[in-house]
Amino acid sequence: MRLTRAGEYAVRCVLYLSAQEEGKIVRRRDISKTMGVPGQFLGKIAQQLSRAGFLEIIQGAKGGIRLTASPMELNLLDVVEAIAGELSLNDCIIRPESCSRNDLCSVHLVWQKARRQLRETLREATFESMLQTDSRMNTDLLVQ
Amino acid sequence: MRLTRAGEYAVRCVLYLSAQEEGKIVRRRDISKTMGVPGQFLGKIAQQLSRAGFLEIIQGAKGGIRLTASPMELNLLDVVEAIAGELSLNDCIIRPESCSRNDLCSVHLVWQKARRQLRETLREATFESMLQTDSRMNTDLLVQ
DNA sequence: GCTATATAGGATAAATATGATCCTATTTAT
DNA sequence: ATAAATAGGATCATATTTATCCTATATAGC
Repeated sequence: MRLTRAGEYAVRCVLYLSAQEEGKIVRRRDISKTMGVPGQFLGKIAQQLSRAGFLEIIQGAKGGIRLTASPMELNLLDVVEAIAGELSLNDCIIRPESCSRNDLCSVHLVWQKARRQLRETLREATFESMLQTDSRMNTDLLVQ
Repeated sequence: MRLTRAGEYAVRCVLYLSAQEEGKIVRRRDISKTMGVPGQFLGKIAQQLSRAGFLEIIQGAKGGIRLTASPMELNLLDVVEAIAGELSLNDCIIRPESCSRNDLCSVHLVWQKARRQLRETLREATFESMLQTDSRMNTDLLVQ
């Protein structure tokens, strides 16, 4: 029951972009190297984030990736769900047809509560707030 | 980021056992049929729950499975973690060596909070409480 | 227009995890 | 002894995840 590597990579990518000056275009390669994400794989992930509307991909020479969302508003939940789909923890909540015990069983009420809490906690974590609470990363890794 | 089917099966198994009179031995086959869990697979799952100390498996004729833990104390977290291992959501929390950014990055503090909430919510859900809040299941499915 | 620099995106591979079943052995009540 | 159960190793099947390859396409600069 873990975040996939793709999800983790997406978070690293957005974290990097959030640390840049607003609107700056950075090469995929730079993100890849600094954040330890395989280049081509990052390409696929960036496409998903782009479709979700959080960033823009510019082709051609001098091309790269630019964050379009505001780090003040963009949060962990947005980014994770852009990659992994709506979080659910338990099959039956999202896809009731997959478990006939859905309405019968109070177990699922617990999972539903857990899911609500998880999504809320991730939603509260904006990228700006995460950068602020960690100036070390900001300095050492992201703005070099 | 979902509970595996094995985890779901384990919960169904314990739910069934919790609805029986205390100490009653039930055949694996009965649990399997009623709760819709493949028989042999349930065998493997029961072994794990047995190793965790929550139930006892009796071999031989008239053998089967018997809950040894109290439904009042046994909770969702116990059962899920007996199957899936300690829940973590994010690799880096449990295995710091898998991500060098561990201490540097406040992202992981968020995941840590989410993990704590999740485990707490599951821990609060005892099997007794889940049975009580759903008499329908109790009547229709478990005690037949 | 040509060239170098980037990403796009389909196809496919490789690795891992998950779900399930097969088969023989072992245990126990009668 | 026999029938009824589970134990447990081996194996298979499938799905998911994590990449990478390769050709196409877009763009800046000369």
